[in-house]
This record gives sequence, C-alpha cells and structure tokens, in this order.
Amino acid sequence: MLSTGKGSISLYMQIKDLLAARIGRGDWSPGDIIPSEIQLAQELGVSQGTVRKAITELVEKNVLTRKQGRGTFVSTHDQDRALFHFFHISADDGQKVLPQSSVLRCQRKTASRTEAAGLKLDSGTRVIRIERIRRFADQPTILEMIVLPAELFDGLELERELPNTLYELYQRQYGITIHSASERLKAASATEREAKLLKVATGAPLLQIERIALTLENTPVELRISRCNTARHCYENTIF
Amino acid sequence: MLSTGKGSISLYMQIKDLLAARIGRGDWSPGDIIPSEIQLAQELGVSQGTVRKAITELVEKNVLTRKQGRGTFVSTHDQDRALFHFFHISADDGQKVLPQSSVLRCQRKTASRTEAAGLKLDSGTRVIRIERIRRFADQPTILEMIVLPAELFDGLELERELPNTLYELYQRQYGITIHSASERLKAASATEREAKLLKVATGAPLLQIERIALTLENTPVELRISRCNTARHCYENTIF
DNA sequence: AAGTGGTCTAGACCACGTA
DNA sequence: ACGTGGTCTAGACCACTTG
Repeated sequence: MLSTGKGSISLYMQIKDLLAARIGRGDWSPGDIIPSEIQLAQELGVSQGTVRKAITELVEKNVLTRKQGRGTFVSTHDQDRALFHFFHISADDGQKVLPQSSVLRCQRKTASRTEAAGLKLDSGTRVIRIERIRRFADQPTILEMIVLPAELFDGLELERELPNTLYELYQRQYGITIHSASERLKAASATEREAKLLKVATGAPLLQIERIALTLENTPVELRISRCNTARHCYENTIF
Repeated sequence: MLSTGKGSISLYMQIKDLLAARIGRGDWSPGDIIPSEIQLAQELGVSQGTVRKAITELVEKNVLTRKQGRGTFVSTHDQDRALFHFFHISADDGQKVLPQSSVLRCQRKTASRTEAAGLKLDSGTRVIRIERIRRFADQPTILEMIVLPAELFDGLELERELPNTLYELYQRQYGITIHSASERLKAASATEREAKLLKVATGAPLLQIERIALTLENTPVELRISRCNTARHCYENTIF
C-alpha cells in the first residue's frame, strides 16, 4: 500500500494524499472526526510523528481542523473555516459584515462560451445561472452573477429560497466543498441596468471581481462575476 | 535565557522569536547563512527537532530559506522570494511580466494627514513622495504614488536613477525588508491628468490599489497608491 | 568524506476535553 | 481516569552539496 522504496515519495506525503483521497471520496464528511493519530499510525504501520506531519499539512490547507483533547475533524464551511475566508469586501472603516442577498433570477440555461471555458465544460453543457443583488445596511452594493454546472447542482434552481452563504449550501446539499478560488479584478463602467439596480449613475466606476472557485481536487465548480459599487466599500487583500 | 517552566510559551516559539529578533536586529542579513540546526540546538541546549520546528515556521513565513545540503539562509527579495510576490497585475492572457518604470516626480515633502495616518507617523513628519508611471510593452498602464518616511530612507530622493524593483533597493540600501502588505482596492474614474498620462478618456474607470507595506515587525514603511488601466490587464488574487 | 537539511522512529511528558 | 492532540528528545538513516 505505502511504498517505502528508494526514490519513492516520502511516507508522510503518501499518507497526506491518502487522507485527502478518503475525504474527497466522502469516507469522512465535513464535520466528521477522523481516527486519532495513534490509530492511523497503527493502521498504516508508521509512527505517530509521520501521521502527524501528514495531518499538519492538511490542517495548513484548511482541509482538517485539530481540536486539542478532542480529535481531528474534517473542516466545514460554517464554523472553523471563516465565513469571510472567501469574502473580501469590507466597509471603508474596516468593518466586515456579510451583506444581505436577494435573488433576481435563477434559471437553467446553456453555458456560454466564456462560461464553458471558465468551468472547463464542453460548450452546450447546461448550467444554472443565479443573479442576485447584495445589500449592506439596505444599500444595494454588489451585483452577482453566479454560474454552476447543472449536473453537479441538480435541482438547485428549484430551491424556493437560497441562503446568503452559498458555499455552506454547496457543502451541505451537494457534498461539494469549495477549497480555493482564483479571482481577477478589473475596473469597469456601470451599464444602464446596473446603474439602476445599484443606484449609481450610468457609467459610474464599478469594481468587477471574476472568481473561479475550485474543489480540493482543483475542479472548477463555480464561476462568479461580481460588480461592486466601491463608493463606501473596498476589496481587501493581505499579502504575506 | 529560554524559559521552560510550566505555563510558559513553548520552546520552539521562543526560539522562533529569538531567531526573528536576531534577523530583525541585523545579526544576520538577507542572503547570510545562519548556523546549522545542530549548532543552534547545541547553543540553545535543545534538541535538533525543536530548532527545526522553529525554523520551519520562519520558512513558512518567508523569513528563512532552506537549501538542502547547503544550509538555511535569510531570505532576500531578489531570488527565492518571488519578485512577483507583491506584484499582482497580469495581462488578460495570464502572462505576468514586470512593467518598466519611469519616475515623474521624486521629492521630500511634509506628510499629509492621510499619509501620516497610513504610515503611523506624527503629522508634520517629512516623507519622500515618488510618482512614477509604469508601462507594459510601452503602453502606459499604471500610475504609482509612493510615500516613504524620509527618516528611514534618508537620501533616497537624491538617487539619480531608481530601480524598477524598489523593494530590492529598500533591502540593499536601507536594510528594510518588506515582509507583508495589506491592499485595499476600489474602482475610480480617471482625472484629466491621469487620463492624459495613461492615454485613456477622462472619467474612464481605473482600478485603484492602496497598499501599506510592512516590515517583519509590522511597522508600516511604505504607502503606495496605484491607479491602473485595466483594459488589457487585471489584478489577480488566489485564495487558499 | 564531511556537513547540511529531510525523513522517520519510539518514547516521554504536558495540556486539554470528556465522562 | 482516560484519550486526544501538543511538545520535546535522542538517535537513525537518506539526499544533496561542497571540498
């Protein structure tokens, strides 16, 4: 099972991959406790330290969460994993709150070329398109267009009410955990429709955020284009 | 020297802080090799594994760089530490190249209120203000306003030519290593002057990036406001 | 060949949470 | 009291670089 020969990859790496695979396969689901380090060490025939190093790297990647005295758990999107991990908009004064959302449209359609390219789908694949507007203190600020492969999120367009934090829904209802995302930001001008919805002048500068969200296996599962009025808010990023 | 009593902070943390302090003090400069793990372990009276754990955390923070078979080195800004670590603008096709820079202005002035606030200086403190324009393939794309505390960068405004990569200069000439930065992005409209310099229409949408760069000790040492034409470029960010 | 970091082991004790 | 993760040790061997 574990190769220990010369030139082979290190033991802890193999264990890391093995644990990640078990999580990806759903052997353990978000919120579940995994076996203790000692149990895993015995099962795999290695020392505790080796298992520990593997787990440490998964903790650093936010896949697992350690709780001293209790055990090690598969991370969930609602608690340990910050709700704000994927939300970078904050008020000018630094305050960070989640905006309220209201859905404008939610339909099943055929993917456009750019959507298919971003999500790595064959052109012509069905997608679910959600458009919603997000408000801070009742002020409409962000217009979001969310695109999902219909196959993975079957029936989502029929939900009567969508929660504010979609990534929790993806995990709970569809077993899809967003693990990373890449964003591309540009400045753009508000279209007439956007101007009306966001209560700004036509042509006003908007911050456009194009995000592709990925699973643990680096499969793109969500494309999201946000257009934000940054008069009183900004996109925050910290570089370490 | 190292406290090992009950309730005290862990050994490897103390060693980590000690090593960071030595680097911050300049006992070891960027590019220098530090003593081997075994030497440090003997000097500090702990096992190699404990020193190793301390060093590992500093490597993860980009403070140290390990080179197998050679030793452990203090990170520099030109090599191991990616030149692009603090530069997030890339072309729409994903290509990432550093733009050429030409300085428009470089003067010693009194800090404005917002500058003093951002750099945590007393109002009235002297600062150096650099304004430069950055070009991709000869196309002016970014207008940068850089503000530095004059005390820390004494004489910088007299340099006849400033390099493209300023952070290397800060490190080499002034012993200041930028370790992290926090950025705030907004969409804005080009002023008349900006429009002329960037060859866009007045009022065209620009991406504004306001950055505060920090040292290892979290002292703010540079304020930088960039205004970018994102017609053919964008700001890239990856969230893990 | 010698020295460095990289991996791995076996075992000790501590701090924390639960029962 | 017990089991968990968290720290620390002492020593082994491997992989890589340099003299």
